[in-house]
Amino acid sequence: MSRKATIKDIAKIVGVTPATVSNVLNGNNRFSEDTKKRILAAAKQLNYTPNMFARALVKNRSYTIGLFIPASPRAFLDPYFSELLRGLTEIALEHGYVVSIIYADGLNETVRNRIDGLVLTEVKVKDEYVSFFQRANVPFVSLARGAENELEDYVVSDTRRGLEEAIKYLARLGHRRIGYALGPLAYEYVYERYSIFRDIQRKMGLICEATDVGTGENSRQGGRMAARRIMRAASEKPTAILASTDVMALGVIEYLQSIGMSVPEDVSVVGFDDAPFSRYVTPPIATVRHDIYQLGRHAASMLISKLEGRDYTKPIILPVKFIVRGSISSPR
Amino acid sequence: MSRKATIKDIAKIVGVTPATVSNVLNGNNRFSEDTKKRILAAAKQLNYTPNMFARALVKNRSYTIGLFIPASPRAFLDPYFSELLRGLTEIALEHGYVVSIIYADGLNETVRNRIDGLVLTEVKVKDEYVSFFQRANVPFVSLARGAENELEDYVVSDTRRGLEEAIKYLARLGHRRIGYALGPLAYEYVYERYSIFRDIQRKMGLICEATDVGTGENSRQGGRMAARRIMRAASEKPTAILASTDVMALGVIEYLQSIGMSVPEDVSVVGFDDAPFSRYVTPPIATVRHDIYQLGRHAASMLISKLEGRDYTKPIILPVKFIVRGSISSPR
DNA sequence: AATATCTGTGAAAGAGTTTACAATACTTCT
DNA sequence: AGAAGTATTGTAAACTCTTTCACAGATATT
Repeated sequence: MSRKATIKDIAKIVGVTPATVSNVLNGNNRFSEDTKKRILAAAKQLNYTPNMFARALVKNRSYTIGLFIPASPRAFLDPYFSELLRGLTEIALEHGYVVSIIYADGLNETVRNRIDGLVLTEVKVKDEYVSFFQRANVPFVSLARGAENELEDYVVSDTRRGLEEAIKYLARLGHRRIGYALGPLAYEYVYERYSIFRDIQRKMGLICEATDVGTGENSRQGGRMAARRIMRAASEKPTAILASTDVMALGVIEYLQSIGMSVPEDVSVVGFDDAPFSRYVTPPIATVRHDIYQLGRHAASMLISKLEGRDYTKPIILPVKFIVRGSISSPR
Repeated sequence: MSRKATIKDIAKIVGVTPATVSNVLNGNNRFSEDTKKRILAAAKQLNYTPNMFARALVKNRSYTIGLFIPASPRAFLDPYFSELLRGLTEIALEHGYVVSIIYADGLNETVRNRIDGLVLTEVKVKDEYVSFFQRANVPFVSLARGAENELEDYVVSDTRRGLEEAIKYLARLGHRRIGYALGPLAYEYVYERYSIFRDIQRKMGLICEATDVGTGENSRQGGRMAARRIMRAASEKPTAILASTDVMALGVIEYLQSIGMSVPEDVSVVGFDDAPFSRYVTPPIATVRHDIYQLGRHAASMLISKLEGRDYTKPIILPVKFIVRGSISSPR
């Protein structure tokens, strides 16, 4: 129960000054082999671990990164945060960093000063927090392109590729009229998915009606509402509907079934995310799979490189995969 | 962009020593009203916030608490961690603390020294981590009773009450033979739910067959397997099945439906947790609802009280509620 | 003898907390 | 009135542990 060993203890044992110990322990090589060996041995013997508080004070670094979460959380059905955290934490720990959760409403100077940098998620198209962190000079990495804020350091999934695969697949099946169940457009991931969808649709010359509507809510309820509007509004009904997320796709399917239509016979449905439940529901939801865990790992890695002044490739765009499941088929 | 204000800056402006500033800022009352006012004013004017690194060094406290997560995560369908984190973080921030995620495989001395205390979840009946933290004198609060380890500081849901309500409800409907779909018994929450179930069953004189089996896996698959074994093993089939978790209940229902039985007409099914999906599936799952978010809030509160040497009530047992849904009815 | 090369040191810096003590003012008592 | 005691208000200096960098002394090279 004696107090923890410090570099002074090591210095005393070895017969050098703390400065020498510090230098050796930090990999400074300009000391005699003998000294180095004895210092390392003493450190091990005393079971020395550096006092991170002292180090933080002198280096003005906490070796803590934050996962910044705006007030509004994702749908609870979605294990997005669990996976993201796991990825972030794994890489962080490998580099001696720790991950803290920072909710927007708990962010103040006292908290901010204890964080070396942030990973931003749930970024909006025009995001006040992003601008704030830019102005405040807080190092961060974003999990969205943040076009409006001209970001460079971001990690995202290859949405375009995924949607291209999905839409081409549908087109090959014979679909021409494809609707879109929109989530909350303020969020960049929703906006990006949608605008890419429109872009691809246009380029492929697919009929494009006003069949893209939504309540702006990423939930089953939101999906149901969107589907209802789509099926009511369009003069020619779409034969397939893409949804912003799997959660919404679930709602879309529910609505369609509730009005006596069958999926995929009457309407094909495609989601995005490959949420865990997607393969289990009836019918299983075809979707664009991306890897949140890897997103987390790369984000942590990029942020730490940035913090430590190392070079890193940016941006990072991770591969996705279109997963064919029972919710799609040829149109009738 | 000038450097952050320190107590020295305040001291200079006010014309006192840093010691005085420190004392006043920490609520030490033995100074003249005038001095206090001027120090507070200067602090505000300079936009002073304490340097947590310096404070951490001198007080040997990081004002960080950890959520300790053993390697094996809960089923991903279960937003347990998101809710828990939210509760923990809210309270922590109110007290100037920050929450970090600590995965078991990333725990080492360097990390541990940066954490004032831990909240333990996914505790096992006989938990090596618990014993370790006890021996190492790490302050912690557990989200399970930890009977084997004789814990006192824990926050749990009133499992007994919830199961009593559930079983009495079933009994009133006329059920006598009730099976149990078991999850991984090594986990205390699984063990506790099961042993309380057995106890209540015995006390109520309900027929108790060898209809409690499981694969030891908390998943849909685990639920399916458990249901299959239950329906195959029992000489007299149960008319109702309780499951360790809603996730498993889902699997139980799937299996029953897959062999042509209908829920609840042929067999009633009851879950535990009130997971978000439970109300949406067909049939909606009757379940014992408990409040993970509140568990988190109380756990954080208890841990911080403990860290700061304040009194606190222990243990804390939070109320639960049996939610009646479509998955139960009178037996045929 | 002058210059390089090795090894290691000293001292400051980083920002706050803590405690014993000092200086002054005010009571109280005889 | 003078001595003694007590509040009141503030200070000085030590302490927490590590990092950093200009410098020093010793040895080796040319």
